[in-house]
Amino acid sequence: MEYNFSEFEKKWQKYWLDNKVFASEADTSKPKFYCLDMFPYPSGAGLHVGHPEGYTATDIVCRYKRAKGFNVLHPMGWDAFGLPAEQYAIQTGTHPAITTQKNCDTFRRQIQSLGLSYDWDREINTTDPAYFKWTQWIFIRLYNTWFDAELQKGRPISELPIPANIKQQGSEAVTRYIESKRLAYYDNAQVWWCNHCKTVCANEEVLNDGSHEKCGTKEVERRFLKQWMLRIPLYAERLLQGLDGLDWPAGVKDMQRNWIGKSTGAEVDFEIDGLNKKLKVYTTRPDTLFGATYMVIAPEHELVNVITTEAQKVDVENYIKAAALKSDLDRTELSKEKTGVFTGRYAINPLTGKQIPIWIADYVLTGYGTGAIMAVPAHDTRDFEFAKTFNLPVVCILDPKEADDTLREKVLAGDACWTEDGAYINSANPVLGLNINGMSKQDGISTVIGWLGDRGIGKATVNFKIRDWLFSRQRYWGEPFPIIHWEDGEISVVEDENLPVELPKTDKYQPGDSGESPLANATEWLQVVDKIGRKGRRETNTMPQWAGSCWYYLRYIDPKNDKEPFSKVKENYWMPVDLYVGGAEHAVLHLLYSRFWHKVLFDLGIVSTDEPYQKLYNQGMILAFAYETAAGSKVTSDLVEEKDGKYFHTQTGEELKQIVAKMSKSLKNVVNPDDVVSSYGADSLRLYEMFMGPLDATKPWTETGVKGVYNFLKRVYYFFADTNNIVDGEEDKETLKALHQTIKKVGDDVEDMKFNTAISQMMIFTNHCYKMKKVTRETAETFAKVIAPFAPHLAEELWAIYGNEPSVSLLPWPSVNEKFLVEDVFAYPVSFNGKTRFNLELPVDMPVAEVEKAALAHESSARWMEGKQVVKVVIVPKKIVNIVLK
RNA sequence: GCCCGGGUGGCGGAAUUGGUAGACGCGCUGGACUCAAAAUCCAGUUUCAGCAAUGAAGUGCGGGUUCGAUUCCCGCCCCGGGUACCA
Repeated sequence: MEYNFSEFEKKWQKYWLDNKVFASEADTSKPKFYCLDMFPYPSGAGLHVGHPEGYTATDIVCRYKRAKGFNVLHPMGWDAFGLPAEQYAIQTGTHPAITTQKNCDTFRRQIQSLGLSYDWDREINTTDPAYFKWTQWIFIRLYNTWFDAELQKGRPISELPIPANIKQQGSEAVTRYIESKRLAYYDNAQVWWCNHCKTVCANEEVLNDGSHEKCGTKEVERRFLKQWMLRIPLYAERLLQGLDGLDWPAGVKDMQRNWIGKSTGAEVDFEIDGLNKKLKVYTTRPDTLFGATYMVIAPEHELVNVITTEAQKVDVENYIKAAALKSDLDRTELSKEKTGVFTGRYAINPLTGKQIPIWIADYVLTGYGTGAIMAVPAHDTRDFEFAKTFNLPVVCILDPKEADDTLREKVLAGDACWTEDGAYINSANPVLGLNINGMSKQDGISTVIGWLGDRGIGKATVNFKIRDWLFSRQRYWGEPFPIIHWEDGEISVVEDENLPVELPKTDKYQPGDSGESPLANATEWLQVVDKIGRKGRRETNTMPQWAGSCWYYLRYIDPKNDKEPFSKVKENYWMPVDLYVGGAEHAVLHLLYSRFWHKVLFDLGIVSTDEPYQKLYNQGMILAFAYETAAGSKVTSDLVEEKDGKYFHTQTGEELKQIVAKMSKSLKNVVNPDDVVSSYGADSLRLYEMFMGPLDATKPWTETGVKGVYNFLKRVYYFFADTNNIVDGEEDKETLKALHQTIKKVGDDVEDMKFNTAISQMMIFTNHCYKMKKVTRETAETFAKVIAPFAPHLAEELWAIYGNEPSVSLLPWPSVNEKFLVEDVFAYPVSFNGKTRFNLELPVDMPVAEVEKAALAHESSARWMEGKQVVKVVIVPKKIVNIVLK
């Protein structure tokens, strides 16, 4: 009676697949549960043990939810556009579609070997023209939508009101106006360019150490190129508000809020001395305007040339040239030293009437606010540093009452910067009738804004950090844009009925250095002529990898529909996604982009929910042990041997330190799921990944840990598959209690995604059964149902051994009978001054007064109370007895 | 710097409306079975002292609240992640 997992696991996987056991259809008579995994990029390396972690968790939830009567949608697919397949094509000439197909096949085989209950009829692939046809279709919807700020809603471009003054200027101006409102637009943009990948990348893909997220090299630089951009900032407020109603990890919500970066403040116009121009700044602290002693504009500010005086021209030009050569990275990383140059001109502080110098400095960013600031050096660290560097005046207007005397004096004298709250000083101008001295910060801000507003030189404003989303790449292996550029300059979208625009056949995948996509070489595909003979050129950029993953959860709902992206009726039934599980690395980008698209589709009436993902859960990373020498150099795992809990180098004998690190080829500590499945079985792999610790924790992989759960599964099999242990008749009372505790604990824990403790409860139950030596058939069958979501192959096998028809996976979850859980006695821990001394078993319904009597009268109490006085006795029924002595 | 997490035995980790710290598993120790080994089963296993009964200490560090703190409050230290001149 061997635990012959390899035999029966294959058998049941085949059974599930052949009988489409987990296929689901929209069925309004049942409650639905849409459970989604972040679909993988099918890399050539195959599945990693990190993948099955999230997949197993969702699989357990899905199997449990089915047993609880839900109609479960649980699909899987491939996010298969992307660079590696294309790099491989450049090196070998193999078409990316072929590589992709092969990788998908590997991934599918590996995933199926884990017994995951996906509905494989819904498998999708972002590179399939039948799929990306609809990605293009959605892009066209974005292109044809504008955002009505008043209604806070996207609307069809045909409904865009054209202002009279624009109309007067003629059709070209109208077109330009419309272009300026579309959610997708084509424009010259200063973009990050990766010399290694030969493509642009989004701001978000450039990490703050200056490396490109995709390839890891630091070969990124700034370039101006014609690019497709999406106006995601228009949805900033909606994206922010929407977070409130979502059941997401607080950290992810914080990161998104941070990324959106809402700030409230005011715009203020400053008169420029000697020019009939105003300089507009954005500030979050208009109440500190009295302390503004100079101004700074970004080197790219549009008024730089106008403002700069003849005398300063050379200096300014040199500075701007130098600033342009610096990447954003240099600008920020070398932030210790502030740089800048005087323009030679002054602005007028509207509250003090004083002339304040206008400087140019690259610590002011062109893309945020108005690209110009009023500097309040006394109360802003950056302004203070700059003022000290260039000897500019510092006027304190907030008396730091909380600071210690030395610091306070320095702040008041302008020798230190104070960024906390304080009491206004020097903040009145009787001539103007403005005085905020003595006011609270809140009143100060609103008073100044009110004053500025009355005079038409300022108003309250909201600003966001989030920028337009760079949405094109100069690569081959991505969705082509359904766009044609005509020779007369017009841009038009491909008609819906002509979608998809497929990728041209080519054998040149190498992108050009100039920012030309490989598609530009596909002459035949490239050239188009319309009905009236006008010549056009197809868009040669392709979409970024985010595109396909922005809406895949919608396609799963109706994956074979060739008339529309999905049926509205089905969408209405299945959406939103009830549980979405994936890695935290997608906390901002994928999840924000996807929410943005979804909101546009919602505004257009294409989807029925405002948000796509109701509950989000991030599984933690699975790491591995690695070894390093005292000097800190890494040693590959094959050169390490263990002796008495210590680790040594097999060749040098040097003692090594065990550390936890990411699995990597270079450390030779990568675990391949295929190996685990063949040595211990899929159920062991599933169970171990769930037993390692909380799902959201990062935790190291250990082989002995796998053996531990493998051992448990063997124990389950040996006991429950041995019909000698399975008897008829009445079940033992303790066993019934243990069983029902287990049903309850496992059910509750699955609902809470606490799989590790659910497994531990099943181990406790199994240990109990070993002690009892036998259980009834009913108990055994019930336990098979309980373990089924975790170890489905084993559960099916046991179910069959008991002579039942498959499948145990389709049976209802056993109900908890509370009557078996009732305790009639409780072992009170009796403590003296908080230290537990002994246990006292008493009936649970014993009145408090009698519990006290019993505790004090107990023989063991005497030695603790000897020579002391009982001050009081604390009794919490069914919890504790604490006797306080003096 | 700022924003999130997190620090519990030799190891992974349990336990928080404040109520027996260390569930469960690994490892280790001992025993049973065996000619022997593997496999399996049984028992023990926070540390220190003790033959033992038992006692003392103990959840990153220092204070505090409480009959009682891993859990709450104040002040620190360390680790992981995110973010960074956003005015």
